[in-house]
Amino acid sequence: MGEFPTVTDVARVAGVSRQTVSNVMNTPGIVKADTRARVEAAISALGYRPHASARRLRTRRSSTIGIRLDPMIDGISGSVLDRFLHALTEQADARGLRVLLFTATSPEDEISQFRRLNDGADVDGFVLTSTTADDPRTEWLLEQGIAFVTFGRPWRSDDFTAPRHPWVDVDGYSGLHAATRAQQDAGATRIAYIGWPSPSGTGDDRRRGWHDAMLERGDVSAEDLACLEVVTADGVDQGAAAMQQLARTAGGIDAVLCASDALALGAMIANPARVPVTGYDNTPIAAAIGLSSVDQPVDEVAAAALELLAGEFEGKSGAPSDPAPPPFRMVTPRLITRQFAAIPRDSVPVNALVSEVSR
Amino acid sequence: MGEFPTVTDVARVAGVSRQTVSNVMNTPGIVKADTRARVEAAISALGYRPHASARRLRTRRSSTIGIRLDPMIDGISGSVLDRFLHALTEQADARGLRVLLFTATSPEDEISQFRRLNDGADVDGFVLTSTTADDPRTEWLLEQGIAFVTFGRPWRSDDFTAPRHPWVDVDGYSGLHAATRAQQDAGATRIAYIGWPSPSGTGDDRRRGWHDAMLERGDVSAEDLACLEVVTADGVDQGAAAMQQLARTAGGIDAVLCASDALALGAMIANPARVPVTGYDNTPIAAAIGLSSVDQPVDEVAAAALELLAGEFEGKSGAPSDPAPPPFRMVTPRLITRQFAAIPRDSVPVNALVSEVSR
DNA sequence: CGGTTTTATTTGATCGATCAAACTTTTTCT
DNA sequence: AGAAAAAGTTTGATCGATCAAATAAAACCG
Repeated sequence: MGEFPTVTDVARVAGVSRQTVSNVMNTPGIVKADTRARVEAAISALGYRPHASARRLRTRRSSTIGIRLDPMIDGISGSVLDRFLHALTEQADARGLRVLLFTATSPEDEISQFRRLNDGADVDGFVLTSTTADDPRTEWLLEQGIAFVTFGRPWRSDDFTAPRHPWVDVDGYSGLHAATRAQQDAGATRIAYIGWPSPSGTGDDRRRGWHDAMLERGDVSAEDLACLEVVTADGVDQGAAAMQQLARTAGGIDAVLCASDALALGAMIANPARVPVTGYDNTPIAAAIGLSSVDQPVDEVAAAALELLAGEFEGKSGAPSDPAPPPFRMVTPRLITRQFAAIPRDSVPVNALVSEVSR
Repeated sequence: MGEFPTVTDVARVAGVSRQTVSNVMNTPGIVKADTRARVEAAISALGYRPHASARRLRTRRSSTIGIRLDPMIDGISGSVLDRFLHALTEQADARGLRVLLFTATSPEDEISQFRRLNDGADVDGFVLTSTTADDPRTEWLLEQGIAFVTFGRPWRSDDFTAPRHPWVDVDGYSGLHAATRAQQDAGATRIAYIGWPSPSGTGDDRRRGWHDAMLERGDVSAEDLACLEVVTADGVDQGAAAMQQLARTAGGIDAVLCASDALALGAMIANPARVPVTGYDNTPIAAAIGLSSVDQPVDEVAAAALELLAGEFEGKSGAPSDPAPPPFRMVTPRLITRQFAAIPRDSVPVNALVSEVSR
């Protein structure tokens, strides 16, 4: 009575066999209409729910994807991954997939988690974040033939056109290109960039966006351009220090673009001249302070990741000959322009302080 | 060859029976030492991993807990739940548990997700966040006898001493009491409070902490105390508006305490007098701006939640007579004191801007 | 040493669903 | 109408592990 009904119970009530009940749930098309109606009535009458583990045991499918929850980087930029996780969970839900979390302390540890979750049939595939060049994790997953997608392109040039695994990424190049154009269109010519030391896949990509946009316009010479760039580690303090360095060495500056919101926040703090500052990631802090920022559309990324992952599932279960190369998807970010709303010298009407200009 | 080994394979290699292999994994104590060694050798030789779904089917245990990922509230305060999720996943991992995410658009939707995950044997129990008084979710879970813990106490007085379900919460009262004391010890007497409209379980709790600390010290009369309080919805803009209201109506103020970091950030923006502001939740934004804040120790909360949930598993599987009331745990928050580091009028050495004074 | 208890190991059944193949009924076509 | 094809339904086997009960081996004891 208190126990859960099974297919057999439903079959008995509906006056059919187990398999017909199974067919109603999985391949309704091959069941005669009135039989199906009878079975469906029995299902809802009994409140029947299929036992997920039993199904997984038989089908060797879990309808679950695994994702590592990173150990909280700095809390500011880290929120992008949190937003991505939110989006991924929602999109997964819409596709009937579930998201299983795990943690790991190192790439090796993560690989052993991959093995555990895969061998235990806990997950069908993985979503990887924060990939690096020659990532040991992607190598291992490829060897094992385990389905996965990365949020982050493979950072080796030869992988770009014919990647060895599916990936989704945000086009940081065009994000910064657009941000630069926006400032130029507003009349700025001397636009500085605060970025990360090379080699950094994402960092170099963003820097090139700024760099090319500057060269294309030709407002400043190539030598001047070098003076407008500061390289530093990520962080609020570093951003402030970089801004001070720019003030000393670069002379007049019309605008500053940063590789992250953390840097941008720092730059804004050390910014008595109120030069417009643009960050990257559109974190809550940027919205709160009124900082322009390049927004990564995590919903699109999540949707694309799941789509590619679903394609992987097909491929793995299908014929061994798989001539089509893994697909990839480049997502274009959006520039969120806000009024520069630093904390004012004097009290000012609040509505004017924090306002989003375009979206 | 390419297939996964099963217990039967291990048994064959080790020259024992299936069940002995199972015993080595689940109840190693009852297997003779040398037999166990032989089995363990075979396990690692074959790289055997138990099939999680098969085990779950038989044992009716999933070693997985479900938690709803809320649809991203405002991005500032929401990060507390993200931090909690991080902590929960790590602690769960240490206990051999996994965390399964799901989303829901309403309490009813969430209940149907509960049913789906529970009936499908996907999870053993749930962790609930953002509970309210007479929460329909807790009622339903209690009815069904499904194991769960809430992060958030039951907000009804009669539930407090003998709660109907286990819970963990952070003692917002003492958090604000301590924050008030800290300002008083620094010489402040007129300390304002910006909070949320009543009834709000967490909000009222925090407010009382400030209120009592003020009355205990007796620096201001009860009438004056009312003038020092502003009630508003959560948000940066609202915080700024509240601060301006205080400036108009409350006269001189020595310090401001807020029910959230979002309010505190707003208060700081509309704060030309540089009155010390204290927030709640110790979000990244507070750390970045240099805002004092009450920190919720999410690690402790997560550990306690899992401990109580484990106790629930015991209870459910054991005898039907369960006279002990569900346990609960109140966690004390920490006050993080920072130098007030608003964006300065003029450029100032950066290191002096963002510094954490105590921890 | 024989009998009893304790300890160690094995066998058969089972969890709940789906697959593969057999079987029955209906439809199609000459 | 009768044979062949298609559609609908049922039966037996299976996924991989654990439980319950049966058996075998070892330890205890007067």
